[in-house]
Amino acid sequence: MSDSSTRRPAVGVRDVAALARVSPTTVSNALSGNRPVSSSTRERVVWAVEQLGYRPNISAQNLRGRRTGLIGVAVPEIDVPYFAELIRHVVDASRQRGYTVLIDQTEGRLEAERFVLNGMNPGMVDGILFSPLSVDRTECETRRDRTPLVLLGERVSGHGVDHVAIDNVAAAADATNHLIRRGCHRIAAIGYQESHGGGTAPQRTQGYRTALRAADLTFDPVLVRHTDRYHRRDGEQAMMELLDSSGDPDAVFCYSDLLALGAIHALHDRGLRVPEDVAVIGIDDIDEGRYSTPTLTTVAPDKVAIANAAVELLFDQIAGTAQAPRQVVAPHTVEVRRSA
Amino acid sequence: MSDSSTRRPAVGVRDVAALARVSPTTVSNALSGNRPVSSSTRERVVWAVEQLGYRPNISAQNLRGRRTGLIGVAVPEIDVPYFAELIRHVVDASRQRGYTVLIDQTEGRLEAERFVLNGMNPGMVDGILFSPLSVDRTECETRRDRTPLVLLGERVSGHGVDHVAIDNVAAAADATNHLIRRGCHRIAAIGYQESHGGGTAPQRTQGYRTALRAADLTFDPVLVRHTDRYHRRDGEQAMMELLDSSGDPDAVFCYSDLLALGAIHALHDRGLRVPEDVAVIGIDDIDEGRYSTPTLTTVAPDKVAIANAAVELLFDQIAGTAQAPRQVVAPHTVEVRRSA
DNA sequence: CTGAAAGCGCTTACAG
DNA sequence: CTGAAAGCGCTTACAG
Repeated sequence: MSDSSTRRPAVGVRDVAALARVSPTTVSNALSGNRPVSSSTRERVVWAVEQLGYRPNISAQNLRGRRTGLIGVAVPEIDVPYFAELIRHVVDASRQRGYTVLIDQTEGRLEAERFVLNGMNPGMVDGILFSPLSVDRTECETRRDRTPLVLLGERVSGHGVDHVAIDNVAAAADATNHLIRRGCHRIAAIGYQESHGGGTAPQRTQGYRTALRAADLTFDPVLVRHTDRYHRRDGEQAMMELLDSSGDPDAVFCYSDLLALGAIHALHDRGLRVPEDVAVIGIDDIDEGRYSTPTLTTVAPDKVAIANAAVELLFDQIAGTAQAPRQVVAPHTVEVRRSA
Repeated sequence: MSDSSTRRPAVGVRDVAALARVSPTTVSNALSGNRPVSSSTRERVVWAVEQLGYRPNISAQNLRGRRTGLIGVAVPEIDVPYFAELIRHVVDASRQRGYTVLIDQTEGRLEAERFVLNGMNPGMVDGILFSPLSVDRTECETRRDRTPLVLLGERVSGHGVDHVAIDNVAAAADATNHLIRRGCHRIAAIGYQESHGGGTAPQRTQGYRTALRAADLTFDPVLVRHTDRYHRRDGEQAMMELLDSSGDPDAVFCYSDLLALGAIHALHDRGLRVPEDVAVIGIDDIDEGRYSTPTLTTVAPDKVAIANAAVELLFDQIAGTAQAPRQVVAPHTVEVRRSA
């Protein structure tokens, strides 16, 4: 049996110091650049480091320096394309600042989200990017933990915590208006949810209703479908219900691309054409929608801008240069493709 | 300007010990259960912990205990659905063992992959799950770093490193045979790559050729298309080339679902029907394929089994109970849907 | 069952 | 520019 878990005695600063004939202090300074070191000394240190294959122990640096070089990203599900794409940009933005990303998947569970709000494990991360689902705004704002925190995709009207999101009311109105301009007048909405602490769904419903009203279209509750989640299967099921109801929609505004893709699946199943019989628009602009049949018209949040803004806010907090809680509104555009 | 970055003096074991009127040792033992503690003492400790809101510092535990509670997962791109879905299962399996997952995105860059092979930063993770792209097998096997490592999706014939994968030769043969049984005889392949250190592509090509030969179908190089990556756009482009060539395929075996979805997009663009004009099959069984139009026939690797096996191998290494390098072959099945 | 002491590997005042 | 000392917060032998 090979004992692959044996940690070899790990070469430390002391070994490097001994070989380079300097003190550990000087090794540290030479490597970090925190204090000036004569070039000849530095050379010997570097030589010794290479000689020994020395690499500093992160945990020790963390303990001493009170930073981990890690930021936590907590999302409900990492295999939801929108989150996967967003995380990718977060990882890129973080790496540029020498930070590594640690993933936490909450699945929207209250307990898991409270753990996040409490800064995860003490000293585990320097800051957290958090996309909440179950926890309400009040809870976000009254938390006791002081770990730097930035909320993602949350309502842009709170005041206790930094957050970045698109203008969800405007985004929903833009989507609905696109359908109206297309000539649709029985416009359904899929993804409705009761307000519970400032989620995005109520804002989207608001934008939808506002756009209908502005166009003198009547709001028909039969056309508004609740879904628990925003997955393909939820969109499929809601669309089925819609078709089985007396609603007779000629268009559907879905609160996520996944919902929209599920809805299209249901429409095809029933032998209906998209967009001829029913036009479909989503929100998220995930890559999948560029290749679906038909391609998906959608509201595109600027994910790179969201990731960059979120990381920047977080690093301002970490650096201690943060101003009062800020809210960033990232831009969005309507991507017109074939489905609407 | 609010100074949100101020770390409050952080309550430590000593504070808890003082309040509970015991030694730090006892606090540690009471909390960890490493040594017996009288129940009355434990109660006082627990009370003090709650009173003070004490939570142990992870970095200090790491430094002392030589474990981090973190496992690193390195994949080329986390927003590729197959990886996102796999990581989800890895996160689930890891959490069950009290471990958190740290994500590294290599984008297939050689430098980034070598960093992974070197155990990332010393002391940063207890083990690594790695899906390599650029680095070759030899390099995986001759690495000097001793951080526990398990390879994902790699050829199942190496001997130096633990790895888990499906039987790619058989999977490709199964896919091709499915098309043959459907009556196709001009079967194209998309995703071909030169062998560079034991990737999966050559194995899939081998399975494809084996199946053709067994059915007395001639192998036509025109029908085999190379792609650099396995994204939707690569599949789309390869399919276009195929249609512009003299190949005249009646079916396509794609080396990933994303390639297949891109190919279907191209076929629809050219006004061809799937599967009537050209049948399409992929590999990966991503959720997207259950809702695409038409739904995607695919070879489904058991992702849960892969994640569980990988995590188990890794923890055996971490625990030091690992046997000689092992290779796990995860099961796969053909999921017949509409596209083939 | 409990405690005093040492030390994980590093960096930061402090002194020169 | 360089070094000796202290200490980040914890847990593990060691002793009782």
